[in-house]
Amino acid sequence: MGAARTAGATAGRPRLSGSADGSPRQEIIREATALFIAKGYAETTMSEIARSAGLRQSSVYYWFARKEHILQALLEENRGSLQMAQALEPASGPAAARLYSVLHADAVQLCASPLDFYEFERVARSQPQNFGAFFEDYSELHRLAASIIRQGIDSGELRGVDPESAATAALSLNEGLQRHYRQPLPGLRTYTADDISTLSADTTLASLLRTTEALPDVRARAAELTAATGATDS
Amino acid sequence: MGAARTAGATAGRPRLSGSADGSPRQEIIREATALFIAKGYAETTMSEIARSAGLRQSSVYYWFARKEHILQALLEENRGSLQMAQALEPASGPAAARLYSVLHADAVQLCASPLDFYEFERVARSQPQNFGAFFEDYSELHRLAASIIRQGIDSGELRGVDPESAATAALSLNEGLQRHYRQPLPGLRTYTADDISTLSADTTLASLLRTTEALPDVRARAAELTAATGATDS
DNA sequence: CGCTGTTTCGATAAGCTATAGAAAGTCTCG
DNA sequence: CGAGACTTTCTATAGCTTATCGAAACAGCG
Repeated sequence: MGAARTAGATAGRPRLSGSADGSPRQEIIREATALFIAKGYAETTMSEIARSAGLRQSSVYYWFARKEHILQALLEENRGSLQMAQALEPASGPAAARLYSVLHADAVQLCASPLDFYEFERVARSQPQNFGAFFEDYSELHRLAASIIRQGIDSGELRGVDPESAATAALSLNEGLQRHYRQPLPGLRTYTADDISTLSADTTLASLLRTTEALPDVRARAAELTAATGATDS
Repeated sequence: MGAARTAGATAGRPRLSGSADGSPRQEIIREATALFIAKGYAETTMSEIARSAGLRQSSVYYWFARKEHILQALLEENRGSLQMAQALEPASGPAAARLYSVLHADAVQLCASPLDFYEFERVARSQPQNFGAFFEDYSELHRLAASIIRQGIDSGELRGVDPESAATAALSLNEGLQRHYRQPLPGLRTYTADDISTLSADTTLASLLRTTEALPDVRARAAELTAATGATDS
């Protein structure tokens, strides 16, 4: 029941394979991330993570009592998708460009994340008590997107659709498309992360704009917003 | 190396728990399907399937040498998504309505399928040699959708987008949305299969149509096509 | 030098997929 | 009607996984 488990460099029984460079916890997360990227979460075993980090299989459980806790720690380091939405939802200016920015940023993050969105979701669903933050983040992003869409409808920029359904469709498109970036299906073209993000935001905005002639303008204004918001926060 | 393994009613060692009703193979598929629907593929064990079908765990391996083979058999019984696309791609008439029909039918099938699309894909990817049909079907559906989109662009109904990317986005939206039907995220609204299918087809067509005012008309014509094509084939 | 706290190890339980070989029937043919 | 072949199910077990338990090996401190 020790409360340490944070830095830990010299204390404790020495490892069979030399000693650790830095914090074992961070080292495990780093090695696990690399393996998750290469093979996916389900296909990566605790033995492999242990071997990469230089310990025995059971020793990993001293730092993470369950395999999902590694994923959870990894998730907490990868925040920041919401920031753009939280910054832009209450902002002034055309709603269409703000929505484009939010959707594009979300797609970029989904593609850059070490883990497939659906793999995250699968684990989160099996351990709802530990992954409450995941679901809260998601529903807040959904709420913010719906709010921006509602603003756009009120201002006349966007068609009179149901904002909630439209937000669901927009996020679903991001999630569905990130898959084609991560795991290109045989026989189909491959896409870069930027291809995917632009395709997704373009498609959603084209489906919502009253006239698609406004799309190039929206895209240009969104690029400005992204640059401005990304610069101030990071 | 017996070549039987098809009907098999009375031969062989009797089961501990009474005898089978019909073909053991079919019975296993049926029970497994119910379990897959209830718990998903990965969370269903061979022991559970065996118990439901009235045999011991290892006896299932007489009929299916690997767990994935049950899924494969299940997939082969669930064909028929392509039929609409194959019927409508070479058809005459407005491309927009044909595309709407195809996308709507695909979404309905994804929602009605016993297994989540992504779970199928995950298993198919791990056994590419056994699931070649899955990838072939997918890329043919993609090809047909892109072709219809191209026809729509040529005829002036649709905007001048890249047909391949647009088809990828359209199918991705279907796949992403079916997830929200199967596994509603906590805190978000739930949708019926028809909500999802209409939302998906509406969104894609709205993003592609030159003017969204044509959408109600496209939807109406698509309903006619769906009724006609579905009736002749089934 | 012994005591306490920290970290790692080895051994092992329980559950999973899959295999091997014996067992228990039916079927066929002389 | 009886011997052998064939079909189907069984028991037992190997090898993998996640996770737990208690002992072992070190540092620091009085």
